Amino acid sequence: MEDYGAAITLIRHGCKLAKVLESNLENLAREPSAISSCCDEIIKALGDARDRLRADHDQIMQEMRQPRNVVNDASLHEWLRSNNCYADQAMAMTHQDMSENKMGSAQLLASSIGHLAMDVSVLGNAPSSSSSSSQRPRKRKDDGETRIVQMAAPQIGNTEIPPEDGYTWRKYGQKEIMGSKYPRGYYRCTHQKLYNCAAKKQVQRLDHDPYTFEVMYRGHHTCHMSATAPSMLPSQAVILSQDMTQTLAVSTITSTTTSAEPLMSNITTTSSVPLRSWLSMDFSPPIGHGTGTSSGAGTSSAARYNKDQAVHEFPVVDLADAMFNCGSSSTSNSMDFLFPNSVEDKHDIKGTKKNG
DNA sequence: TTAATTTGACCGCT
DNA sequence: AGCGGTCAAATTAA
Repeated sequence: MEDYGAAITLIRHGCKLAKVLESNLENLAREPSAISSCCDEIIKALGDARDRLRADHDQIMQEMRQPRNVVNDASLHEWLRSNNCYADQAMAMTHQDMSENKMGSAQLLASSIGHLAMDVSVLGNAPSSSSSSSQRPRKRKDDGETRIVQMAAPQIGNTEIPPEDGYTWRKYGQKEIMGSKYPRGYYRCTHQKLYNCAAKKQVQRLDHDPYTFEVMYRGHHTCHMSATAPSMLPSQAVILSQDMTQTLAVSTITSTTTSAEPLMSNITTTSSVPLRSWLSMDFSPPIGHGTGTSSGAGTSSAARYNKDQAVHEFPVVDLADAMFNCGSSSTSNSMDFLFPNSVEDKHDIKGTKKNG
């Protein structure tokens, strides 16, 4: 842990630089080289911080692998619940998941509040036994955990398409569903082949509310491990239920989080300003509770630092990682995090162009 | 030319 | 048997 202090110093330095850059962005509009070199400085500082933290992180992970660290910490869950720390992610990770992955409390916490780590634990979805048919073996069942969210249809542009959720999806099917007015669309991660990413989603409009999409996420994104993988979180989401296939395992958590839960009870249109929170917070506690899970979710990413005393190591790792791993082939990169306006601009462009 | 979407058919599961 | 998830050829878009 001796590197931790140095890492913090480096991160503070990086944030300071970012702040300066942020405040001078308009002045430097015609000097991309200046911006570029400033970015290099920021990246270097945070990269060094990341390296130091990873060294500590590895050491901690060794300790985490002790059985006693398997999550069974009611206070942690209570904290997660009360701080809206991406409950969908945190809570979707079941006790079973965590024990199987030897995930400790602190790591769970890190994963839940890491706005980039949508699926921190890469759960090995054991492939189901393939059909004996010599034709196309089709996987069914054992899709791993599922999460259902409701997302508001885009308010501008094409409202017929499902809302942007920060990931890039490729549609592979559509089907009329019995008893439903609207067809169900089947999507898989664009990076499925490139990164063997197993994430999928099904999108369907609600019969009684065509302006709301019900989105079922299946599997985990593994593509975020790549430097070109997307990083944003689902936005405008209302958690209906999580881990439907492992309800029992997660029931202790969801009982406090999923039913009419105020923390996620509003469909919000909050813009994504994650780093703005960092930059303006100076590692001091943020104000109030966020209620939205927008792309990048500023309020929630702020909340992640609300308990810095308890979880200080891993959020910082996430932060540093965020700066380097959040590059996206389609939606955002680290500079987008630095300059949220550009993120919004991009989203507007993409949202009106295509979605999914 | 490449990538994404559409759509009919196939096939697992209940 | 039939619903729902997936495949893959055909089509469309960039």
